[in-house]
Amino acid sequence: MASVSTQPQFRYTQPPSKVLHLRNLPWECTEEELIELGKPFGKVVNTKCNVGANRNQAFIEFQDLNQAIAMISYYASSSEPAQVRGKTVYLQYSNRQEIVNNKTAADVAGNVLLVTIEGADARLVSIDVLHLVFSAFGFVHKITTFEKTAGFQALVQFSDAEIATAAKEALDGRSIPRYLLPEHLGPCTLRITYSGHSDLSVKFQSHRSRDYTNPYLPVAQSAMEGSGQAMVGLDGKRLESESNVLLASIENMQYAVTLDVLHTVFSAFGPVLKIAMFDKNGGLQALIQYPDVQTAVVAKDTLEGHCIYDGGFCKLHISYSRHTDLSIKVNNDRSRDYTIPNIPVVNAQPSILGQQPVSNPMMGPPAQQYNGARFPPPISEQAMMPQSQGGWGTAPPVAPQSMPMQVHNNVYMPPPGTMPPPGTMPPQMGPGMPYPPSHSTPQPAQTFSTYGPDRSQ
DNA sequence: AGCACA
Repeated sequence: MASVSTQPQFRYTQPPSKVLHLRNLPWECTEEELIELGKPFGKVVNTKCNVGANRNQAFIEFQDLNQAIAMISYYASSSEPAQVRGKTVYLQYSNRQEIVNNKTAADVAGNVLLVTIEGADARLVSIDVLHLVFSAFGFVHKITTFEKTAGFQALVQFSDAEIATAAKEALDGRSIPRYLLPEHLGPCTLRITYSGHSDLSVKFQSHRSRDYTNPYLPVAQSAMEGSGQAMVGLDGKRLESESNVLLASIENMQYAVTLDVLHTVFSAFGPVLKIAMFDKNGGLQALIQYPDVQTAVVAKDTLEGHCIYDGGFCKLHISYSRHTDLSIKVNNDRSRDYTIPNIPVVNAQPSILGQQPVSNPMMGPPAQQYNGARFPPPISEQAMMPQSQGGWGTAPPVAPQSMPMQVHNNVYMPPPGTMPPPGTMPPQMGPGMPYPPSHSTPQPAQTFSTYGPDRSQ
């Protein structure tokens, strides 16, 4: 047989291998389906699914070469082609002798998820928000967060791999809904794989780690301060540095919040030097300048999450601004420099100089500063009266149900079609209010609509 | 319908 090498080899022959190459498989073909297909011919010792750009190829590895030959031979002469879900699959010997499975822990389903939070403000996502997000799929046992070269990451422990898988399938590649994040944060996208861990070790309740199964776990010192937002990094440093200027955003703004109202509320903690109000993301925000950081810290810690008006109206969310001195060009109904009484005042409000003694917040603000008659409800006492013993950081023991936002679990489980896409939610529809409590059975498919960008982003 | 990973 001369010149074999010069003749083109018959295209359909491959040297035999106990590994078979399958193509034209249906979408998301499973290992079980491959095993079913190969089982009549021998023992399938390994498979690899979803191979190739279209993820419609696969490999089957038999224990013995003879078994692979038997399968190829059978279908070579069979009138019925090999099929999976009624779709013809094409078989040939693989050009490799064994399947190389690069299965890492990330591919093996487990009860602990490794979550990478992507985005410029990823590290500002609080553990409470993560807890809320993942609680939609089942009881979250523990969460740890840490910083790696991959960025800000979290390990989220569920009771079993099924729940973890449901959460992974629903959330991987999705963005945390905007309305769960402080308004000044940019988009935060979740990338999720399985972790090799099965039980996380959480020594303290802190801003970096939580054990929701053990409310009696000691609270780390680093968690005592701050408001519950992620402000403490791996090294215990504050990530959002304190400032004498606060950024307040107002949720559920059913009633007008004016400059005077803000001035009254924030003056309870010390002299307010300047206020600038502006609209952002469809809501009202304000910058409030105090003379010093300490006053701002007290005001922030006291007012965060409180409502200006009783009944859950005009809920305050407060963070530190990067500003240290506001530039107020004109005194009007949106901005005021209380330190300069003689710059133009558009609506002729009396200026209040910032030199009054610091009020004790427990006493509420000086009454004469507030013309409350113009507003439908009186300003909530809760906004004025700091609950210094409140929150989970101080009182023993730390009960999970007292953790911030725990009550909002239900936002991830809306009835079908009832959840407006992020950004379209009217401001009065705060998380948690309009929806019934969590379903006991996770329905991750329905949560898709609550997440922002498509996976392709 | 045509050979994997990173």
